[in-house]
This record gives sequence, C-alpha cells and structure tokens, in this order.
Amino acid sequence: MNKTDVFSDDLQAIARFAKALSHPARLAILKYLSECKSCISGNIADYLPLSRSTVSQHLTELKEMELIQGSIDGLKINYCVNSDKLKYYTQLLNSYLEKLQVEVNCKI
Amino acid sequence: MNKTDVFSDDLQAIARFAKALSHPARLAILKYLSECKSCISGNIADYLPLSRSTVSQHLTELKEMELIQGSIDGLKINYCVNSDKLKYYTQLLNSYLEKLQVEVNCKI
DNA sequence: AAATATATTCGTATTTTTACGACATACGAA
DNA sequence: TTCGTATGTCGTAAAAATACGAATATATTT
Repeated sequence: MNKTDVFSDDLQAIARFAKALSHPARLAILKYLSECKSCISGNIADYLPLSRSTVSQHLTELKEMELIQGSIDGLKINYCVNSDKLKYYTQLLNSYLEKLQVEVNCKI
Repeated sequence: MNKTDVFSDDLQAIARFAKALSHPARLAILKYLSECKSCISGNIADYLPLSRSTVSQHLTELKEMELIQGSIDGLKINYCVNSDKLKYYTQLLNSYLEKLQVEVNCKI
C-alpha cells in the first residue's frame, strides 16, 4: 500500500521530518534535551507522563532521523540534540513552506 | 491510551501541524495548490498517483487544520491554501525550532 | 560473584493512518 | 427530468504508530 516512493526525495525527507515532530512527546523530549536539564533517558521518563519503554521508543525514532545522538556514560546514556541535522531539516522544511507562501495567488 | 492532553497547548498545536505535513501526498497537494495549476480536486487526483477518494481524505485533513479552504464553483470546488493559517503555524513551529537551536549547549 | 541500576528490546494490545472501491449526492446540460 | 460529471462519504482492509509490562543486556557497586 506504500505508494509514497513516487514523490520526490525532498518531499519525502520533509514528510519524515514532520512525522518525527508529529507527536507532542517527541517535541517535549527535544525541548527537554535542548534545555539540557538532564540528558539521561530515565530522567526524561520521570519528566514525561510516559513509561520508560515508551520514551525509549520515541528516542529511537528521533535517533533514526539523527535528530539526537546518545553517548554512553557509565551506566547512563547522555542524549543530545544534533543541531546540524536539525538545522538541515529545518531549512529544508522552511524553504518548502516559504515557497507555499510566495506562490499563493489564487485568491477566491 | 491517549495521554497527549498532558502536553502544553503549544506543543500539541505544533504536533498537529507537523502531522498534517507528515505525508508526502499532503505536501504535494499543498505545493500543487500553491502553484495553482488548478485548484480542482479531480485534477489533483489526476496529478497524484492516488485515487480520488484518497485525495479527498487528504484534502479533508488539510481542511480540518484549516490549511486549505474550498469554495464551490458550480460542479467543481476550488481549493486554495489558507496563507494566514499557514503563516501562523509556520511561526509557531519555527519559534519552537529556533529555541531548540539556541539552547543546545550540552556538547558531548 | 551477586546484587543493583540504567536502558533497550520483545511481545502484545489498541488506536490511528492510509488506501481503495462502491455508493451517494449535487450540479449542469441535454 | 434524465443523463453525465464532479465530489464526498461509507465500509472495509492492511499497515503503522502508540503504549506498556516483562524480559534482557550491560555496567557499576558491594
């Protein structure tokens, strides 16, 4: 049923980025990590009203998009926003959104 | 199972916007409408590799977020990007993304 | 080595998304 | 009014997302 391959690479990349941002929990995780109160997974789970396994799953999705990175620090894992990737996708999305604005010309 | 209400209104609004943008077909529809080759639903379905009912469903989702508007013109319906709403959500999203960038300070 | 702490993966259930064909509706033309 | 055209809705099916507890893996401490 997956016919999405037909669409351009750019649109697919933007869609994947948007999908990564399409859940409040993931937005909250990114915000939390960027504020860097603590980059430890367990603390995120304490902060959010979600179980550890669920948070871990959201972290995995963000990792797959490379929006965050994790580095092992003894028992714990320090997560960190990957600002390069974030910048890249943000630009991609914004250039798409800006074009939408510019070309809106069929006022009814 | 829906625990998303716990998150702030802003995060929820951004997540809904991102969700609307999270499918290549909807991105393609918005792009198509903004270029205004034709704002007729049927033409969109011809342009995209999707059935009319599927396109109609995507249009409904975009309508529910008020990212597009439709006005009846005889038999046909003219769809149009709602640039005010688009601008509003774009700003909301960008202010969120910018804050992420600024506050990234826990380099490993 | 055993106990403890942290984090991920597995199995599972529920919900949502995606997609389509068939049907229904509404308008305009013959 | 009947026919064709444009569009949306319904029913349904398959896939993906969401969520959790239990089990597992790994590292630290005792």
